[in-house]
Amino acid sequence: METVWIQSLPNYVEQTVTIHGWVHQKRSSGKILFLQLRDGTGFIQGVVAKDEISEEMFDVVNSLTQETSLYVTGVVRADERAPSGVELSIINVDVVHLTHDYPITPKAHGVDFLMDHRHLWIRAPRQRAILKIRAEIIKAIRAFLDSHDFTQVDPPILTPSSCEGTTNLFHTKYFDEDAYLTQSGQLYMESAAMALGRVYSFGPTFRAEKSKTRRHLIEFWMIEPEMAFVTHEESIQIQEALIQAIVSHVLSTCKLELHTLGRDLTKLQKVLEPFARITYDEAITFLQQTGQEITWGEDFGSPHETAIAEHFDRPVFVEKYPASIKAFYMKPDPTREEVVLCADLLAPEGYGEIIGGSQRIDDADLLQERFSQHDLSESDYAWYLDLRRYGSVPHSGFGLGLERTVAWICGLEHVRETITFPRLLYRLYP
RNA sequence: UCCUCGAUAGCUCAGCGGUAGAGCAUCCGGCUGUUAACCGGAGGGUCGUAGGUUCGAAUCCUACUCGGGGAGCCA
Repeated sequence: METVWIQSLPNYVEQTVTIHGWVHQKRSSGKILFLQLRDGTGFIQGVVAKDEISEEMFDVVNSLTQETSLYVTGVVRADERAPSGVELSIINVDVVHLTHDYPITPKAHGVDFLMDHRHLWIRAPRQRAILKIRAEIIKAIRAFLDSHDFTQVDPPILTPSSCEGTTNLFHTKYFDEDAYLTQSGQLYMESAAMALGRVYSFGPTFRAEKSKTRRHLIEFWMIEPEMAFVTHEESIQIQEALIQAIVSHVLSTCKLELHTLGRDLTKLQKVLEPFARITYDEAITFLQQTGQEITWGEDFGSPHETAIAEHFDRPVFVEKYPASIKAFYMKPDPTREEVVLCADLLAPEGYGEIIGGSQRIDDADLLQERFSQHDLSESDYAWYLDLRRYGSVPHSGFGLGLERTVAWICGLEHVRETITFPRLLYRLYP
């Protein structure tokens, strides 16, 4: 008997096949039973009618419980009533493990309960769809970068000090020295770009901030491309192409999953180049005109970002922030020294900043000046300064937040569902 | 750290000063097309913890614990 994946069952109509999987749900109507079966690749309904099967086998099926693991053999039938177009007329069931009292019932549950059972929650159709889309997003990112002459480079996770010196880092010991979990691999990636031209890192990032919002995780994944001989403007064009490639890949490969999530596809179909652009100056004027209290020189808060993003139906770049509110390594605009060549990409529908990028300072003297302005120890950054002393070139890079991107594309309320086991404020279990 | 909301059955919640409730889940019975199936019945509780007010507290007050949403910070 051929064992097949549920997702390929439409190709086996009127054939007898075996599925290895679990009982997602059971419904009984007396002399006819319906099993919702899953195997990781999809869902299918199995049907057993009392007058079409032995009494013994009918009783076996009747005794099955939610999340029991089993081997099911049956005939694939085309049926208009089935969401996937096919059903399985069950011939035989071999129970692998009978489950008792599965905690997550088909009714409503609260977030805390579900998070405590995250190891089981991920079996749910909605969670499966999200994790599947996350994987396709990752695939699209890699495919895009790998085919655009980028080389993947892995920066360290244990670092001697802060990268940007702003947020709180997780502290640990490195034998007798102090060490911190990485907050960004960017500085290392700048070094790698001078060695390999165009590089990207793809790994976890840690922020010991007591952030407790739908947009924050303590541990999250970031893609950080860094490109030698690439200007701010060229970097923005690469970012646009990357985001568009991600969205179109998901639209073409994850139709069922997006449907499971109830995502409005028309919103995603609008994600086409060129994206909207607005300068920091224009954004300030816009916010002031819409009655928000903000003055030039202040950074945007979340409500400001949302107001800007909601003004556009596609992602929007906010460019050229004041140098005083941005990281020390950003290159000043040559035509206007008080702003830097940077851009944040705000996702539509209030999902916030998904990319932060800039052209980096390539002049050793200016960088040293920034070290003292930001009270950074020059000895800690000696190696970083070296990059400006030996064949310095104009270069740019950006960081793409994976979970925020997944939340936006999936249309989720919260980033905690975009990763298998989210690390949240006060939650380290399971 | 601050603001705000919450904690009652396995789960989701109602009850807001006078004998602890419902739906779902579980168990028993019924139903040949169910899609969070439906119908009938049964079992199931230290009302987050500790104090206080009161004849009487799940209900009012105080503190603490745990959690949700948000601010700041950022992806």
